[in-house]
Amino acid sequence: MAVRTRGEMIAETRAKLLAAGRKAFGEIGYADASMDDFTGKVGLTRGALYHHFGDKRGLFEAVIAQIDAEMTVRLKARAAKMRTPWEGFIEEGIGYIEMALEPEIRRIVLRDGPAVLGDPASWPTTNGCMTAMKECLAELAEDGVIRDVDLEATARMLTGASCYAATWIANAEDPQAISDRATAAYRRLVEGLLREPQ
Amino acid sequence: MAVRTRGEMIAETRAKLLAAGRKAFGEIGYADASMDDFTGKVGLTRGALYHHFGDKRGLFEAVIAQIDAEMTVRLKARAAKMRTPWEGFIEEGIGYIEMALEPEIRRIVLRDGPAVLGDPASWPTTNGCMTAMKECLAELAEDGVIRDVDLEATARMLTGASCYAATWIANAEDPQAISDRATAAYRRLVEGLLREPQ
DNA sequence: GTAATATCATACGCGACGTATGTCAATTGG
DNA sequence: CCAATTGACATACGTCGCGTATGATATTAC
Repeated sequence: MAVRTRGEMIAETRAKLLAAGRKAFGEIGYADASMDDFTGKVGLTRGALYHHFGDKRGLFEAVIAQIDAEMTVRLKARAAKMRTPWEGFIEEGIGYIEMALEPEIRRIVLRDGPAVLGDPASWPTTNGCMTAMKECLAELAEDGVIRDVDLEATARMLTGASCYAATWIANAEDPQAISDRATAAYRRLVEGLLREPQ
Repeated sequence: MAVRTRGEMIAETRAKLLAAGRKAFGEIGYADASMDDFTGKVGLTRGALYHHFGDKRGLFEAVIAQIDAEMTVRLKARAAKMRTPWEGFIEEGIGYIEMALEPEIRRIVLRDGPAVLGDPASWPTTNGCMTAMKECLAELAEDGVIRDVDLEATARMLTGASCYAATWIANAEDPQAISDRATAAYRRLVEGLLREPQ
């Protein structure tokens, strides 16, 4: 069996705590997640958690950073597959809406996140998804595809629109049908930004 | 001194609890508000709270309903002052953004509300503000002012956009400047819905 | 006038959090 | 090679907040 160095053991402990917290936060929510409970499930105690993350909120921040990074990667990958920057932009917004359908993302990032950490735009991770959208808009503005708009303001509002659309979908009886409506409406909404109305 | 009937006393107790809860929720947030604390400040105990509202969450719902009703009245009043339905619609959206600048509304309705009660659209109050926006859109659609869009989906997304814009403003160093940018960008965004681009 | 009910207050138990302290292994320095 | 120190956790304890069960008081009903 491999000799495990000290550094590896520590990294493993951190990873275990992160995974356990993420699971608990995603399944029963931040407020109801007991630290004694989910640390115990991976053979640890609150002592390890306080040592590595300071407190419950610190662990939550780390979980959010992890999820946010994953989301950014996925969005970029989706957008890169499209032919034009404009289509890539649309795809990113729709991708955001669809990802928000996943219970873990909805619960942790969209629901509890703002309540526990405050404004998403000022999270330690700087919310990769929102900055990605802003960069996308900047490129479109440079190429003259969209009208002259306030990039940051527009990116923030579109992110908000996506979130609310996602919440709507997630609470619907027929999520797929609502998802179709939401993405279509989103497309219509952002098409209003185009310089040349198609 | 007026003889206070029993019914009046009860109503007064309810109102006291509602006001105390609203104040505490608005100032320190739902999670950190101690029921023993804020009920004591109006000369009552948790016993009264459990009797009238069931539990902490029940009181929170009542507080949200109260604030939401106030917001709806204010928005309607603002919109009614404008000349055209379209201007009224714009005014409602901007009004929503501006109201979200008030700490109490941001904290209770926008931040803790979704975390505690879930999807705003399915709150007991049915979120007066969102339905107001939907009605506004319906009228504009009938008059042919805006393009053919999904009313509900659009209303939800615009509400989300307003919320995120408001959060942005509220966390800025110069809220007034950001407010100007946000409202301008909002105007640009919804102008994309117009049938005739101006 | 008495029974019943509504309106609250009080007492209690439970769970969760945060801190303070302890323990053990690993590293460092001579 | 051995002591001293540091880091990585576990354990114990105090505190606080919630929910429930119980009790007291006043009003209403009959």
